Amino acid sequence: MQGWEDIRSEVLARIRSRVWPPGETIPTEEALAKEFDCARATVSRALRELAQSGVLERRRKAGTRVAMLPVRKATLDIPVIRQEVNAKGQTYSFRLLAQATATPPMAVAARLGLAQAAKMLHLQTLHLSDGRAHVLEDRWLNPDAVPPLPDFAAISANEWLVAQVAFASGDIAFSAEPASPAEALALSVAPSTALFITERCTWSPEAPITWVRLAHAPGYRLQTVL
Amino acid sequence: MQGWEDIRSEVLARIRSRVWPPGETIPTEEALAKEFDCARATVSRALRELAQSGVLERRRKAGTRVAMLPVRKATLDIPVIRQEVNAKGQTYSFRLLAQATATPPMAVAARLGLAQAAKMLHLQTLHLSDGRAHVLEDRWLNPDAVPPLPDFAAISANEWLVAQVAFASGDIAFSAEPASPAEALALSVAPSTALFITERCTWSPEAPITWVRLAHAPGYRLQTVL
DNA sequence: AAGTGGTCTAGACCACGCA
DNA sequence: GCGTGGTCTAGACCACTTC
Repeated sequence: MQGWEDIRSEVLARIRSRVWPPGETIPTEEALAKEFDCARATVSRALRELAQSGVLERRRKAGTRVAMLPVRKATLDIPVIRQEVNAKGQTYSFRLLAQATATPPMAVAARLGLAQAAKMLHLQTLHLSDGRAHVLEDRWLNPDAVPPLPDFAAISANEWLVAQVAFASGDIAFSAEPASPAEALALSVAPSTALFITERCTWSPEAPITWVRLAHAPGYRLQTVL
Repeated sequence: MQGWEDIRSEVLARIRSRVWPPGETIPTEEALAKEFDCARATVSRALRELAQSGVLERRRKAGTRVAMLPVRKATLDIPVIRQEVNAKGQTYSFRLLAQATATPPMAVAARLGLAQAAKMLHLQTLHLSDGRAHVLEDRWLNPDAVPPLPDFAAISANEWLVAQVAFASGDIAFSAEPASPAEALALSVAPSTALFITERCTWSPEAPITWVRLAHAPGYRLQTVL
């Protein structure tokens, strides 16, 4: 017969063909279950997925409507850098450029919600792909929030943290910025070159863990399917 | 008692606290249902959501494992530009800079899978936020794939298409590029300024619809919560 | 072959939010 | 109040994949 994916497709087809135009209230789960001759839970599953991807808006009592101005939701995969390089069939390596304990810049401390005077571990790591500069990582790490630190010349902070502090919450932002003189030097590009920047904050339930800024070498593209 | 969200939290807590470390196989749905004293479907829902967010890997017969190198999945909202500006409490406006029928550049035709000789509609639109340049939109539109065209000086192509070709599939990519002379002029920035670029292709089931490149004014950040 | 997740069912109760 | 979606249940069968 049909599964919830078929029902999702059928509903989507009716939306695309304007049988159910934007803003319109579609039939209730019960009515659709009757039409498709299946259990309500099956319809529910299909409609839930469509709502999650922004196609439908659902409210109790009000019913289910086709979204007026659909906010497209794109899902991005954010892999560990080593994986990302390997996925392209290239060889990954990295170099620890600097490691020091210091007080972070005001902006970093503020973002993490730490007292500015707090000492943090500052790491700079260059990630290479087939021996060429790929990403420059600038990281501030709260040493109180994580287990005893390893030798960051042997395992990249990027990868170690993922394993240690798995699945913590946080936020992430993407932007474009001109390469600072230091970044230009590390990445072997001209100063002020347009760089793709990933900036990320991570908290454990108890304390801020880390702030990291990744400056990607020119040509980097973050891509996904809608 | 407890719902699937509580079970999700509990499982996540066990993962974070390393009761179930990365790579470990966790108990079966049936076993967990017994432990939590609920139906298997409830456990299933909780584990499905965790798998969807990359925390768990599930395979029939093999069972459910904690992901070794969790690929973080971030969900981005991609609103219509007018909405995006309004959400910041600013006033949206736009200016149609150019409109012409022409043959697209080879790169665009190739990406859309069209013969290079095909004529397409070329639109350049400047989107403004509180009267200041915000995004420069460069769009190629397949006129055969959409209903009769409106006056793009009255409604922006960005918004018209969302309503007309709702929920089509496509892909999207983000990058950083230096402003071309034309872009610099339109956005009132110095040439070679680092710009955040969004590039997007859209297809309907039958035909390619549109290719669009958005060049965002400096300071733009694409942000989300993990 | 057998174990595990994936899905479906028929029914029930609950929570929310319009009227 | 009462209609709608949100969830849970107990059971069943199926699909995949490893053993």
